[in-house]
Amino acid sequence: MPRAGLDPATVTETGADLADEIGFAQLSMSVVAERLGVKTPSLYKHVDGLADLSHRIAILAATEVGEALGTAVDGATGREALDGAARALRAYVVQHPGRYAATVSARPTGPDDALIPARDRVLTALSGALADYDLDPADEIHALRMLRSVLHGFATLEAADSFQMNTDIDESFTWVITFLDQGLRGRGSARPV
Amino acid sequence: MPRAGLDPATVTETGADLADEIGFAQLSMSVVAERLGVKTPSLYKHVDGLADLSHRIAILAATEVGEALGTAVDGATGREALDGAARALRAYVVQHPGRYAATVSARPTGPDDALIPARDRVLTALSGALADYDLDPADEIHALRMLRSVLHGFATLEAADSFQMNTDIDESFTWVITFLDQGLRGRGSARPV
DNA sequence: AGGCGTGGCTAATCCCGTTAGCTTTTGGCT
DNA sequence: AGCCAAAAGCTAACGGGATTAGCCACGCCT
Repeated sequence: MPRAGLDPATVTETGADLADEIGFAQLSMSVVAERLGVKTPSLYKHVDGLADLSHRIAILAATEVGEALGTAVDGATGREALDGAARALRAYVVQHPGRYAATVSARPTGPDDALIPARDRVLTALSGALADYDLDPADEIHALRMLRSVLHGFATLEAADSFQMNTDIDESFTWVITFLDQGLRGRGSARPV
Repeated sequence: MPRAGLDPATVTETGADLADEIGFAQLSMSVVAERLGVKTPSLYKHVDGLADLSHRIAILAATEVGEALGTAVDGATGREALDGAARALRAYVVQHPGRYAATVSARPTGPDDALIPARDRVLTALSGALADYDLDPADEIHALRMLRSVLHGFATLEAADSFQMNTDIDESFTWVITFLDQGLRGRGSARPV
């Protein structure tokens, strides 16, 4: 029997794909093994069990989200940056609900956990989307938390199909971005003396 | 051996309590049975399995949330209503994270599912918190979705301990409410002619 | 007193995660 | 080319949870 040629990255990506397809909660060692054409115990040569696999998927997803947000924010300014970041995150969650769900339940296992920098990059990118609003430094953390909350909440509710009549969800999303944009303007710390 | 005197409601409440204590994801038939001093199979006389139990917990939680929001909004006006609803929901999630998590993953099983009216009541109450802003009817649905998203996102992130330095989370929450309140004002459809 | 439905129990099955230990492939080294 | 150790896959086995089947006792109700 020829070897399957697996490694941790392959297993993680397969798990991530499966999570997107069947839902993160349905992810199991068995389905991953089956998808890879391998018996379940073989996975343990590459990954430390289901918890470890989930954690790796979370790191992968957080990294991808960070890249997507970074790209979206990069070069954009003002409302374009906010809009780009918001749409990038929402698009990611819609396309990769399982991966995103993994990031939600993941918790760092220690100070050297690769999850930490991956998440930090996400926060940094989101922060960048707010940079041009020139907020009072005291407001920055609050605005960032608000932005995270809305985007996370909206994406989560949408992914769970919790909005009724999903016809104009796009419209609602744009409306929300506009609302945030308008509210954030006029809060700049730069005031004419 | 004397009977335990169980019924569906008792089992559901015990499950809900356990979900709050150990986390919804850790809820199992076994722990519920153990807590009730009963063997696992006995629970099946009252509840149709773990999926059914989870669903019942979701209905219970949605009902409680609806009541909490209804009480908070009742009689309040303007910012007080918004503030009351927001704090009521957040308090519920903090005190009952397991119950709330049940509502997140629950899906109606059919058109007669008791989950549907329970959720509707939540939406109605949230809607009521926005009533005094006298929004343009076209904006109402968007504003409601935004409010749901922020509150759900904020509470979820807080429950998952995802905010760094949890010192001033209260402050952030108040800031967010203020932001929403200010943004919602001036959007009223009632304009002087 | 007796009968019967209800609610609990035991036994058994299935599936999943996980561990142990065997075997074979593979690729580097001589 | 040939050897050999590590890596990677496998089978077997265990533990635990969900679920079902079928048994039996309690206690209401007449």
